[in-house]
Amino acid sequence: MILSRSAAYGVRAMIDVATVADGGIAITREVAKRQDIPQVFLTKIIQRLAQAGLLEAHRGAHGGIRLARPAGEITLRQIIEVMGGPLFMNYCLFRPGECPREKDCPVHDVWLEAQEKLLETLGNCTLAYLAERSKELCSKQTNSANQSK
Amino acid sequence: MILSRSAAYGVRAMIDVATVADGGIAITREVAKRQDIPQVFLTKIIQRLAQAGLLEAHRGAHGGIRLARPAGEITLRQIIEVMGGPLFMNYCLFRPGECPREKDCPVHDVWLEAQEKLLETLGNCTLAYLAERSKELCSKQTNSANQSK
DNA sequence: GAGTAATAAGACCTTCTTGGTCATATTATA
DNA sequence: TATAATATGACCAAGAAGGTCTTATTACTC
Repeated sequence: MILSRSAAYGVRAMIDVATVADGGIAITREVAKRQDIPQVFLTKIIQRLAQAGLLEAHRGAHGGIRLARPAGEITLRQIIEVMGGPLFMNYCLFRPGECPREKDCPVHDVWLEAQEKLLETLGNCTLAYLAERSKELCSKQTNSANQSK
Repeated sequence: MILSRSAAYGVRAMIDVATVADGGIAITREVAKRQDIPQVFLTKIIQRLAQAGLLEAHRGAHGGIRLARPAGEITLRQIIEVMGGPLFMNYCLFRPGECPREKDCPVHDVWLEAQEKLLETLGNCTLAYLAERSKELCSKQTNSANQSK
């Protein structure tokens, strides 16, 4: 699996906050419940996202978490990067210069191309888009549920 | 890192065989030496590639390994698949149906898109291309070495 | 047939990462 | 001061990754 669980959880949590709180504050416990993420584990993930400047955490009564930036300025790539990737195809791209055959390696450019496409796809996808899409999907589901009554 | 060492080693070994042996037989020990792969470990990798039908292994004196198919019919994707991937972005794509929110998940399609692009890039790259490129790079290097004399 | 050069196969081992829990501290509000 | 929330760090179990070692097996050559 390319994504770790932490990364997938992190993405889900961020989308949840963006969708439900809509700029306001969400409560970790409720995010965990909605997204089926072990609660204590989620707090770890939130800490990382907060330290990286993607979330703001507020302690105390009526505390919680909120996006630290507008949803349109947060991309999947950023979230996954914060959660420890991996966003490198191979060691030679992670630590350029360490591989002695870098210059005359016939696959090097293929790894690079694959990696860049991946980063592009993830970098073009913002939380705002995902939250919007989430709402669409949700309303669609509600509609079809109503229709089937 | 997306690629495991085994996968990267496997790719390097296959390119080596395709480039050096050119349809003939190569010797594991020499492949290991040229590619800086721990020899005993390489035999493991070769076993997997052989079981998967990408390599033929011949025992006994004058034995060795050769491509089991024309280099033009072997892709990076196949090699990496054999070596244990990973070629799935997320669990939901690895085991479709297991994620309860699959239908109304806003990121699902993004993971799918990223994965398909990756597979396409790797699936379009054949060993024949890589071997050709390897020879080009090698001759270029030799030329520049000669020029600098 | 003996010797030898090669791969096959499987047990094993060490280290690191992942996913996760637990206990305790800190902070802010009412 | 009680309480509702996050912060932090220690801890742990399981699995995978990377690699070694030993012992077959096979096939060629003399």
